[in-house]
Amino acid sequence: MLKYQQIAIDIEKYIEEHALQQRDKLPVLEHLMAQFEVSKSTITKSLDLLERKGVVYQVRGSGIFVRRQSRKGYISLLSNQGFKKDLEEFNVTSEVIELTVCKPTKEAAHNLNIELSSDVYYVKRIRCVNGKTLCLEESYYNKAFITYLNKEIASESIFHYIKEGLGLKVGFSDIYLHVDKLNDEEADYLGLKKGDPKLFMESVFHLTNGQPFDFSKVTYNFEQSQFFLQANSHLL
Amino acid sequence: MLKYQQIAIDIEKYIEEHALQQRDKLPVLEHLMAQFEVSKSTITKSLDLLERKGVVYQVRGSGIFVRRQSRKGYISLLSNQGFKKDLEEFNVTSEVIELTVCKPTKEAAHNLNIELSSDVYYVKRIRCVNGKTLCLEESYYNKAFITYLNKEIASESIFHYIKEGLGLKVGFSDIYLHVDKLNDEEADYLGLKKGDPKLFMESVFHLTNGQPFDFSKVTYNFEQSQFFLQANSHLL
DNA sequence: CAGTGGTCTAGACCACTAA
DNA sequence: TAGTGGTCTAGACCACTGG
Repeated sequence: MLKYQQIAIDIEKYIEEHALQQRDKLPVLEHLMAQFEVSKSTITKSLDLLERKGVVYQVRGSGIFVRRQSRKGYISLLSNQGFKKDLEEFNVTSEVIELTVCKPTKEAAHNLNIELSSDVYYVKRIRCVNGKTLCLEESYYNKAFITYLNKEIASESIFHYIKEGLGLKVGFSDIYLHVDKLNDEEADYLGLKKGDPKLFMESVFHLTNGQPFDFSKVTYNFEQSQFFLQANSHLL
Repeated sequence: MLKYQQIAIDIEKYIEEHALQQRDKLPVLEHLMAQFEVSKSTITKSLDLLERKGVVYQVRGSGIFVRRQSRKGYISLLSNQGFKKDLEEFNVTSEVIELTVCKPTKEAAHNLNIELSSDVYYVKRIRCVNGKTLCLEESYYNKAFITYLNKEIASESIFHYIKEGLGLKVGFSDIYLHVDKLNDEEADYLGLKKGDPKLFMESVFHLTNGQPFDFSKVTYNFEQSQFFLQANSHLL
């Protein structure tokens, strides 16, 4: 574990354990340097990381302050690892409807940057939270990277398997979303009515080396899903 | 302008002008250090910034590569400055329905961290793109910070006025969203039907010093709006 | 103007990738 | 194993906030 990551974890834990509230002040940089016995840049890197995570904000000439996001049960749009972590206090389950090795659609091939003749795993799942259907998910995994997959794995966390089981490193993702009306099939799977609202999300996940390995299309049940996001203009 | 910001702009411009594509390789760090005559940390800071913006990705032991987001007409969920910038190739206009000084609702007071007896500017607008209604927006601005506002300003970019006219510095924002059905009033404003889908977004914008100054509730026209987001796990 | 965070440097050393 | 990006340091100097 790198120093600046460990320090970030320690500081976040400190905030948590002392139940610090929005706008509470943290010790000054010099104090933190001494406390963790590291240079200024290392502490700064930890704090920048926490700032991006939405845990603190820094004000030049003033101090470092706590930023606490309040609402529970919201899915983070940035976590980039599926939503299992956001909803960990809830009971998330998956029902695998289909799992096959096949050729990608034109759309999937384009997003995965592969030939139409390549092999992909196609996975169709329904994901539930506390017994209620959260979303319908169709995913295409590049078989060159995701060399093996089965129903048992897919009924748990595929991302956990990719990272721990296959030892792959997940890097960045592109996410596109819009709102539309459910068609017959989607409504049926989600237990809603045709024409009801849906949030439709397309994601392309890449490994750290830039190779796309997963193209997913997810239809969310509007009654069960809510999302949050923390943005910070000066970090972009 | 800070060195690392200027360098980031220069590199992004270089990518743009040379029409570099996804996965194209940029010069190595040492080369960039020499070219811009700065230290390694400064170049690194520029590249980290571009990585967060989704412009490049860095692979240890391999190189720095271009990441180009493709789809046009999508609103960035991270830009945090209204969507004028994302849609700048389009004609964005605003129609002010209401603009008054009043007391905040309980909800607005809570989100703005002010008393119920404080004054706020309440602004209700319809925003259009190329003549089509994009969204209905209700905003509460803390009058202690946004000391003056009028219909003329509100029919242009309020954020531009806040930054340039009032000289305030916009920091971070919390964004919450979910999907629902339009009610009568919303449908009427957006030119849709009651029961049609909507994306509903609540945002709290803060100044760099952590003070919330704007609480907004926005209802998007599902036929006119689409969004994107670029996430990066190792940056959080 | 004292206190506090931000930028920048030069350089040592580490960790990963690809040939 | 050469090439390349990442971490970390110690310290100088800058820029902003708030009493």
